[in-house]
Amino acid sequence: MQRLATPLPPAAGSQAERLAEALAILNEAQRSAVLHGVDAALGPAQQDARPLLVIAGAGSGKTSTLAHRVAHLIAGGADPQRLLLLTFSRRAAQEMERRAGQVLQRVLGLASQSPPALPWAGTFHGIGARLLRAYAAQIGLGENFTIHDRGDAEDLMGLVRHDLGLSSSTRRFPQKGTCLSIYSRTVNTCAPLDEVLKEAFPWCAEWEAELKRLFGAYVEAKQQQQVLDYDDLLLYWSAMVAEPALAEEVGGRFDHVLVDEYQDTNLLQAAILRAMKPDGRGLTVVGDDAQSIYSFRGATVRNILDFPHQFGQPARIVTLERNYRSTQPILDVSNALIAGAAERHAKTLWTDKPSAGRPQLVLVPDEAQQACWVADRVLAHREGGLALKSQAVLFRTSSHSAALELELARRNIPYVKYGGLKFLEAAHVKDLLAVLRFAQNPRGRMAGFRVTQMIPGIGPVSSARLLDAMDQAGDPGAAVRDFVPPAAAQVEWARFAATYAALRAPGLPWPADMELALDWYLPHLERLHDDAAVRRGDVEQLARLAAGYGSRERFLTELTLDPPEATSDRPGPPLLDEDYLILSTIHSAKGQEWKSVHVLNVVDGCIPADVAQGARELEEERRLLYVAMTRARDHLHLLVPQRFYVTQQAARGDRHLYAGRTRFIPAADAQRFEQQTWPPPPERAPHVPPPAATIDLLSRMRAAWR
DNA sequence: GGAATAAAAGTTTTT
DNA sequence: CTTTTATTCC
Repeated sequence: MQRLATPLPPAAGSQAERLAEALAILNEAQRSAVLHGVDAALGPAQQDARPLLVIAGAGSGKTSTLAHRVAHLIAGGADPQRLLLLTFSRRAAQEMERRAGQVLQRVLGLASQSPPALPWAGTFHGIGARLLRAYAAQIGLGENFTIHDRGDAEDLMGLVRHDLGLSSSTRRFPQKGTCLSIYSRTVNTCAPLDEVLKEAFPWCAEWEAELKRLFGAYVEAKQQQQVLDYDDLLLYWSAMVAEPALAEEVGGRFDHVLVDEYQDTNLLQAAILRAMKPDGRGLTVVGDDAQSIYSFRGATVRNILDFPHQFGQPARIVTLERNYRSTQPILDVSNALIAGAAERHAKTLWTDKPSAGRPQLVLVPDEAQQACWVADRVLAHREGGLALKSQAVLFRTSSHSAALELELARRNIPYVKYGGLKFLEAAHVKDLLAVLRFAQNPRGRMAGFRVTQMIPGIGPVSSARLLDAMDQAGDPGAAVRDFVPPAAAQVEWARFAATYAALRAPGLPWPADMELALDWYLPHLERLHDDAAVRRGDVEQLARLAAGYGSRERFLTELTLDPPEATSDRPGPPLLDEDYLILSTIHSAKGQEWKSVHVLNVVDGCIPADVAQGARELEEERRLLYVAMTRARDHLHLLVPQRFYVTQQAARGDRHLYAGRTRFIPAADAQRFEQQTWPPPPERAPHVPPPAATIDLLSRMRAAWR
């Protein structure tokens, strides 16, 4: 039941005023997006029931608009339980919850009361997992299914590939990672296999028949083990709502569905939305086609371009072009960059934010000098009043920050890095999680393999023997108890079996599971790794994290779908009140902003990456640079090292190459930047230490005893 | 036959 | 720095 424009109660005259007040800080376009279909000034019959598409340029107050809309819906009587909010990350979902809460508190005057939670805010994958678990019984899915991350999925694909004899072909068969990519792309683009092969993996096209067989066996293996991979969360969800009865039930749970970052959704996700809301009523999607950067995992700009005509009625389109983030010179270079793109919803960002000088295009000799320049500049900005946290260094590829990380460590500048190697991918973290997953789902062979082979004396063969026995047994726990290990493994096996039984015992209060798992695992960690001390810090960190989740199942699911993002070369994450610089891949920087942004390696070969050569890939690389540049509020620095090293290239060995400025900034556009070469060619004055040093020293002597 | 150990090779972006 | 492959050892 839609609850549109609930008439305001008599006492709410002041609430109406507060609503108007809240809306007054928005611009015209934002306001019409917020009020679409829920305008209190109109009667129920006059409400616009069309689906809503908000084209939101970078920095155009998208989050704010969405948060206001959510708040407005709830203030107008919508039930927060019946509001589905699909975001790109859990962090984004929490941010939305917080911002909507702020608006709500202002509007409803609930200063003391906490704002309503949004229980159905999360990523497509996270929400999918929850819905599938809720309807597991009805769709024949085991309720205790566990979720494979990319690594597990690859390993299972590798196993099946081997079992089918595809690894011993006389001719080279695609590697397991490639196989999974092909499979994943097929699922996410809703395209037939031969098309996917022709389009994206032409060198594997000859294996079509074998791949088909492999994928069939892969799907069977997953079902047998009651595991789902990332793609399954969308695939099963979409299959579920393809059933009319279930579509009505699942779609009917929600009065409003709002989707953020719509440009990075794929056809499967679009199909889910269509099935849940066939007439588009109550559906809002927000996005910017110019910022679509996830086509490598099946996202398509077509979704946002075609959205207007996907539903029973054409969509209302609202475009937000006014930018509240950046200075006009930064927008000028960004607009010039994206103007070169082939196809897009035309829009030009503008602002009246006073300009603070032009963005910089800095030529440096090599990556080491680049790191120096950036570190200098970061410290200079800090002296100028910019906290480290309000500055970011962005790069195309995780490894591009290596030289900078060295320099930052040398200068003792704290930083947190997003993207790249994940906490979750570290072997010891996977080990510990595998113990819990194996307890959660005894049929999950990948976890089982990993865990049992840690026991000295048990290798692949014994492990398989155990897992087969568990498969056959009605009660997998009994199979573990009765298993006869190789003689060499006797003692350690007994220790494991005891732990496993304890973990499987009903009524074990989470996070006691974590304690048990850790007790069992720590001796193995010490034995298996030389750098055990650092790793122990990581797993203990993980154990502390566990308490924050409601149950073992929630912990495993949410950690797999939305792992903590920062890396941990230090014992723990920096304290919250500590200041630190942000390092991030451009992909992980999506939706964020900083006062100052450095972009590393703005050269051909990095942006665009040398692996991206097709026309469509190149377009995406352009958008990637656009995303990077539009993260900046006041200061933007693009770094162009003239020479950089390409390491570990099997074919040609290490080498360095002389790269040019990225093709996306032709000479004409480069004029818009303040161009700088560093170090400056002319001789510099000899370095003289500042005379204030002695005073500084004296005060430090005194400070030492305070 | 099966497990442990040593040597070798491969790294875009991520739910 | 992890994963794969080859070799040695039980």
